[in-house]
Amino acid sequence: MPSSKRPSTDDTTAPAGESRATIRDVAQAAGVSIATVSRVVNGEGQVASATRDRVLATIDTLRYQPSLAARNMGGGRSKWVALVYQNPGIGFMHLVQSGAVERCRADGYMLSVHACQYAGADLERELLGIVDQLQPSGLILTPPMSVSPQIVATLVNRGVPFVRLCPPEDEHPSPRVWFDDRAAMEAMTRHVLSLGHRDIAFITGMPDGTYDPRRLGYLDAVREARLPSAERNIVYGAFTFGATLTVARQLLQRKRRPTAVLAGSDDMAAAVLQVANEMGLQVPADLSVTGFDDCYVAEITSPALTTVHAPLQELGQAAADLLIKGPPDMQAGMVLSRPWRLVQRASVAAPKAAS
Amino acid sequence: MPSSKRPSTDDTTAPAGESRATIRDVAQAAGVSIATVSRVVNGEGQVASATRDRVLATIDTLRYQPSLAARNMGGGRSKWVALVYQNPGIGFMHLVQSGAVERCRADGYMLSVHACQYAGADLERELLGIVDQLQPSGLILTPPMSVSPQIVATLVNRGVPFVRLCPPEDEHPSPRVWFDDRAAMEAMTRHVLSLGHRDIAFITGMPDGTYDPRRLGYLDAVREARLPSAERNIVYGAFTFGATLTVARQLLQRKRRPTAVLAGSDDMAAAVLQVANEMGLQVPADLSVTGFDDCYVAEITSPALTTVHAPLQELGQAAADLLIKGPPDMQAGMVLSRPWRLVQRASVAAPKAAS
DNA sequence: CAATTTACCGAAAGCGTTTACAGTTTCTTT
DNA sequence: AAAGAAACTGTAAACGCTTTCGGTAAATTG
Repeated sequence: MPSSKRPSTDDTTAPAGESRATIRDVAQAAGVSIATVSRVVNGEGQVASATRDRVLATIDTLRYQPSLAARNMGGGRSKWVALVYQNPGIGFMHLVQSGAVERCRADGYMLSVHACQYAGADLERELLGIVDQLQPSGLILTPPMSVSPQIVATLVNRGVPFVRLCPPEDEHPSPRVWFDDRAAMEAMTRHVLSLGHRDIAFITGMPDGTYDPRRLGYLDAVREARLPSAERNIVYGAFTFGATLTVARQLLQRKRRPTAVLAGSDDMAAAVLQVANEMGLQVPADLSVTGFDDCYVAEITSPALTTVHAPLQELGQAAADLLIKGPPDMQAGMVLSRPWRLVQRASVAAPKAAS
Repeated sequence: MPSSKRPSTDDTTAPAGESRATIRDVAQAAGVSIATVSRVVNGEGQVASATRDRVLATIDTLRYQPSLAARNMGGGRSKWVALVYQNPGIGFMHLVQSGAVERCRADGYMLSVHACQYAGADLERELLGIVDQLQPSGLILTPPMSVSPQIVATLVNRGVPFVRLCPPEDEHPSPRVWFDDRAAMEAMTRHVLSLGHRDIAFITGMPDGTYDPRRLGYLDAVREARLPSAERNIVYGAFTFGATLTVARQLLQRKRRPTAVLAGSDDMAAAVLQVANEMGLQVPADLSVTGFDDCYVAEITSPALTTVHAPLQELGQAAADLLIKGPPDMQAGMVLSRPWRLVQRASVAAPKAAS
């Protein structure tokens, strides 16, 4: 056998399962050209069914798997979806991530996750670095990255497809997936009201003044019920367990302690539970507590949290789906919403002495 | 302007920040060859400092980022580390993952995470699929994937570098990172003993009979203390919150209820706490509970868990480090251990009536 | 100052795919 | 039965990098 230009195909005596089979190996073994193999693999172009079967069989015996790297070179975007995040709750992120990987798997895409560290202009630079290196099919932006108009602008400018997860309802027409957390929070508040609570506090992670749909939902319900001092019962912290510990302590030590606390996330609710426990308060007998998101945390607290089930996994899936399918007009304001629902566990009950 | 073979470099009038700069763009702009640019980027080979500076400056102005895909084609393994897992605790996984990404970032590597689904032979096939497609620098195997001898054998056979996280101390000489959980569990048990507890139960996720260092550590301490019925106080469940709920209920309803429960993981401990809460038991007054791992779960329970701080983040880092640095003899039994420590929170106290 | 080493740099050959293009059959159509 | 269309398949050129090899200029040596 004359040594051709392709030494890799010469090893017809390759020790079983030694090195990767390439498209050339398959082509040679099946007696076709690499173009045909490529067509079979990608299911594009016309291939006679006999040929197709033969190639398929060869692929199977050789255990051929096309190289992602090589595949991604041909100009276009690669079969990657990048999930970028900064400091979201772990439970939150986990759900989004698992939804996204699931969707990616289905189409042979890969999901690469990026914990971004910088802020401001450096963040944008970091994102562009990811984009340029990876050339992904698109980016999934989770809060708080999904809210930044600068980032959106930069990405649009660069022509990078992206999907924002639960962004504020703003002006910019870019694809986003979300759920109606304002309505959810309103429903939760109503639920607690219906049990007889009148002293209901709301702890949010958003700073005062910023757009905060959950706070709005809370206010919607509370105002309709004509409760006084609705505003005074709002406590501002951050979306973390630690920060909430502090504000929860202050809240529960007020002379007139609320009978129910609605938290902006499950992590925050867990902090409220811990403080209540510290203070010897029984939940839900002495205090009702609700969470938001229904992540892992909501199940493992004592007692388990009544919370809003946010369709995070579905949103992760939907976001990846948009990126993979590459809808007609990606840059336009494609919006996708998924339903939430209330899930009742053990952290809520009627107040001891209904006023 | 004559159309050369490289249309991409022709657009000297490129609308600002439009398309990616390639190595050729940099080479042209800096007046050097692409080989030199490559050398500068990779810090290898000899480059005159003047040239280096010029190239670096050009890279900066052009915002050049080498394409990962192209980079990974040159024969060798790609700058990816793959983290594979099956169904570990979320908190556990999160720590490992964040340690690994951190280490990867430092060297410009990327981390791709893979939630494997299959079992048995299909799992191996799935892993090989990942390997062949991605050609990663290596795999990080977390439990329970890190325990399978088959998987190890397959990977070794294929010559794929991998690091196992917390595998059992078995025969096979492959690189692994771990911490001494047996000693940690022993220390925790001693701690609880020292508080006066004599009725100490241990809940493990491992089935009876399998190698379980934590159980061994528990037994070490308990036997030394000459407590009777040590074996009878071991409860076998699974490493999940849900499964533990069931066994914890049984355990806490025994006529002679233990005064302390040592759980094999934080999630399991959270389940014990929830059951205790259901039953109206005060922790730690009526019952002491300990966790293991010190993931975020341990902080957010009520009360927060006294637990073993497992150096998971460091292990993730170390695993990635081994893969990136590619130590001399990767396949040999390189072993790396990191210290654990006890962290005391509020879930443990002396028993009410010390016997 | 000639000879030899060393430092630096460029040309070019891959790496494993996709894809535009062209070539060869086979099938229709008249 | 010839011409044109359609179906199928192969050739070769990218894609953006790394790396080997060889060549030139500068530094070292005797």
